Amino acid sequence: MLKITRKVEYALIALRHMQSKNVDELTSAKEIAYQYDIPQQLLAKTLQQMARDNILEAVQGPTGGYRILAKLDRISLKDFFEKLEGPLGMMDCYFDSECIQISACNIRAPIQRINDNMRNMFAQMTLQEVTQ
Amino acid sequence: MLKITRKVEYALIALRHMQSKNVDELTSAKEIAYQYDIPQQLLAKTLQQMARDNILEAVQGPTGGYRILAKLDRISLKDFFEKLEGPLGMMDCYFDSECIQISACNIRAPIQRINDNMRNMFAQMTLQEVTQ
DNA sequence: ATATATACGATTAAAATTGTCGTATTTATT
DNA sequence: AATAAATACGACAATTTTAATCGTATATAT
Repeated sequence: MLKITRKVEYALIALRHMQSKNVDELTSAKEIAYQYDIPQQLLAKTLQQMARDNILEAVQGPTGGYRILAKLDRISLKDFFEKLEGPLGMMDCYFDSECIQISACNIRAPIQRINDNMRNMFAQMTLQEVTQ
Repeated sequence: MLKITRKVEYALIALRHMQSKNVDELTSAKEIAYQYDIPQQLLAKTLQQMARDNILEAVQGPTGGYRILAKLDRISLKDFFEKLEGPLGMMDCYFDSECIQISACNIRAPIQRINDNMRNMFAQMTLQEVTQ
């Protein structure tokens, strides 16, 4: 439990890889997939998603690829996680819930407190700190 | 991602339920399962595990059940999670890893920093705070 | 004796995650 | 213009993890 997904893992690997290059240099999904032994198609999808989220810029055609678009020191880890994986809740009922038992549930408030702490922690770390 | 498991959820519900009673009063798995609509056998296993971990005391036979044994203000959430679910790592490689790519991995150190932060956060919260 | 509770390994079911396939589009190069 | 190499993306399949159930044993109050 409390695991991050491969998608997030691959995204971080890719960002870190790109950060070691010149800012305008392009990196293909193939290059990263090969170097870190990641399924290429899956990585590509993740990069495409980051491009939709304006974290990366995508360039099509041969010699195309991706480069970092956003200021990574202005994106919190919380925002990054939520862009890729949706709302960050240790239990589903943190956000919405069709939990029928919700009126009987005796731990909703405590869990929300824990979750707030966690979200707060990730809100205070930037992507830059992680990938630099 | 970053979800807690049902087992932990059920354990917290049970603890909170027991805390609303007199300290030496026994609660059966059946009572909790019924009241919160939890699969009884699954809950029972969780309670049994907590008994093995000396968080609860179990009493067998009819009129048996469980009561809280440990001082909940002396058990951190981190220890509690790890008792129930094992080592707390956002990625498997935090603890051990047969990850072949580990030498090429460029995010191991950053992930470990994030994970240390998370473990630290849970180390500073007690079970008492959550279930009181 | 019986009924009701805990104890627990083995198995099955369900859900979530991870990975693949197929096809379309873009564009540099020849 | 044709080709090749890259991104784009929905649909599907495989795998893994989580959740739940089953079956049986043991303890003990009545």
